[in-house]
Amino acid sequence: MDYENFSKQLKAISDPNRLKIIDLLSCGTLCACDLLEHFEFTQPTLSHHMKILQEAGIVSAKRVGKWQHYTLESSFIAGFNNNVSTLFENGPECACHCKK
Amino acid sequence: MDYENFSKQLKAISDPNRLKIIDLLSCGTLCACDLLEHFEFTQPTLSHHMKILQEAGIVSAKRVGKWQHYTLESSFIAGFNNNVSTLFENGPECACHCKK
DNA sequence: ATTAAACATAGACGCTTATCTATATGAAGT
DNA sequence: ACTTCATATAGATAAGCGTCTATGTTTAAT
Repeated sequence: MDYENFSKQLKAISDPNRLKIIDLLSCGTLCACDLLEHFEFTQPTLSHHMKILQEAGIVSAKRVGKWQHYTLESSFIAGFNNNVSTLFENGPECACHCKK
Repeated sequence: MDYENFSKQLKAISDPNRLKIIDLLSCGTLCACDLLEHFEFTQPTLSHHMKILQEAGIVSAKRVGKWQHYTLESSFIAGFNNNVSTLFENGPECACHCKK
């Protein structure tokens, strides 16, 4: 498995505020201003977090008028779950190259 | 869900070298010197990584003579998978508090 | 055309992290 | 006792991260 790539996905997720953003988006698409209401930090900070989530392929954005609509990428979730499985399980791709 | 706690677990995992360590341990218990053979960094660096994994409850250690035997904590894996599920799924604990 | 609202970018600051070298500890063999 | 092997700790350094304030950009309404 590609540790570098999986590491980037994990780092994008492993911030408490971004975890909450993902949790919020798991219910459906939201715009930035709706997201911001759930947090104590400033708008530029949200913008920064959303950029990180987008660059990691976790969230997609779409402008609708003045608003940015953010959506969880289902393809990311599938790939992520796949990586978690192969990481913890003693599969044929295991780094130790042992016979299972 | 406890974002702070899940964030700590994720941060402990989200380093490419620690991912590889976990992958290696998914095949079974290994000592530090066996682990070290798979990496380019120095022994103190491995020691540092193992400490982080232990403090996060991901790995347990047991001295056997001169060697430290490291084992993946199955309880961690169960809890981690649980957190991943509740994060991505629109469950009753979702941060948006919407009716499902 | 102006203004206001929603969002992005730039730059700065303090904190954390991954790595290294040097050294300490601890167990086992001679 | 001394040495050797396996591992841990201490301290330093450079890079990355999360947050802020200040400012820019874009869209829509008046």
